[in-house]
Amino acid sequence: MRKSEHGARRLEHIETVVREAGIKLTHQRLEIFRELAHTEEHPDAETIFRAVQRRMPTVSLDTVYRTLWMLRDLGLVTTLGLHGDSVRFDVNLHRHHHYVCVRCGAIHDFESMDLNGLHVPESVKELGSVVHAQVEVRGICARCQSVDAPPKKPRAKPGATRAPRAASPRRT
Amino acid sequence: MRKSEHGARRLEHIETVVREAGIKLTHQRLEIFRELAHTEEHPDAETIFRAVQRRMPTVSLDTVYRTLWMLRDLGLVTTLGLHGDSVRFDVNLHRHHHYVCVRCGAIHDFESMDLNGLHVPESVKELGSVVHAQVEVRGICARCQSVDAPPKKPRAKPGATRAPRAASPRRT
DNA sequence: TTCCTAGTTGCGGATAATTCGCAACTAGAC
DNA sequence: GTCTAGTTGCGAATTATCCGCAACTAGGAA
Repeated sequence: MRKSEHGARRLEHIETVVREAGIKLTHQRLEIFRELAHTEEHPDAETIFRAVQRRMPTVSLDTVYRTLWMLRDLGLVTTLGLHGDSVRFDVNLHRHHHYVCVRCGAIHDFESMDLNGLHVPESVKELGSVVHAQVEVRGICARCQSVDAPPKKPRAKPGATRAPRAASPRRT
Repeated sequence: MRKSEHGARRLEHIETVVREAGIKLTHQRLEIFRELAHTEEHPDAETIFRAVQRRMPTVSLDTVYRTLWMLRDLGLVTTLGLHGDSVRFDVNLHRHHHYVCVRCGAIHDFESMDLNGLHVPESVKELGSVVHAQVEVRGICARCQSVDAPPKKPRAKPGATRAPRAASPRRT
């Protein structure tokens, strides 16, 4: 019962934060929250959509997307991997690590003896074989900190719940 | 001159491996290799395509993709992030790390005091602010090791240069 | 409770990245 | 030079995600 308790707490937290951001708690959002709060997976929008659809046959996939981006903007969920429009390739065969700018998507390699020596815990071996381990550091790159314009592909990804007149929690 | 030397060596390496795999060295492939060998970035297919197109106006984007997947299958390039069709969401707000199965794309969280304490080198600060650092471990998950079938989306991504009768380096 | 409106929703049609089927080529073995 | 398995470019799918819009609803005001 630990799991569902945990889920309940998580759900409560999501609702609180969303409410405090001045965003309306609609049925569909509530259902999506519930689904999210109870998963231990890393679902994609489609998966959540299908799950929610079982209880609420009329939701639209679009709403699921919108809700997820909103939650991401509030810091309640993260997106895995790079915020990806297209696949990026890496030709660097040397052991290295990545710095990813969460705003513009730029990726820089860096090396570090310390990090190369990092010790993957035994427990991971139960999950599967370990081929490769690397560190991913996220932040806002120097360039984005100076200029205030994402240099690449402004495809509604970073920021923006896509709400021209919507939500706007006026995040200070 | 260090850089281009490095590129030259890299190019040579790619050509050698590809040749030894019994794959034909066509003009377009050679150009793509050259482009890749000399980049210090993490380009996407489109970017490489445009670069190659300058020297060889007739290449097709499709060929670029095919070549890249081929190189990935040979281990000469890696794809960044999860091999991503769709965005995956993570509701886990606790500090954690990821185990990613390179075959089926499954992602598992794991925790580790050791890894939480990892020390991001000073040099990274020059790249930008550090918001978050986590470890990504790649391997083949237990499930994929037992059953021999990718449980999810067989969309030509993992493995397969998309070559029904092609290439087949007969990797032993 | 009822009313009112900013914020939302579902829809159907865009976009963009990536893949496919196929007929016309070409590298490289002989 | 010949021959063929392996490749290429093309144009048409696919798929994830987004956008505009008109019909709705949460939640504060009356």
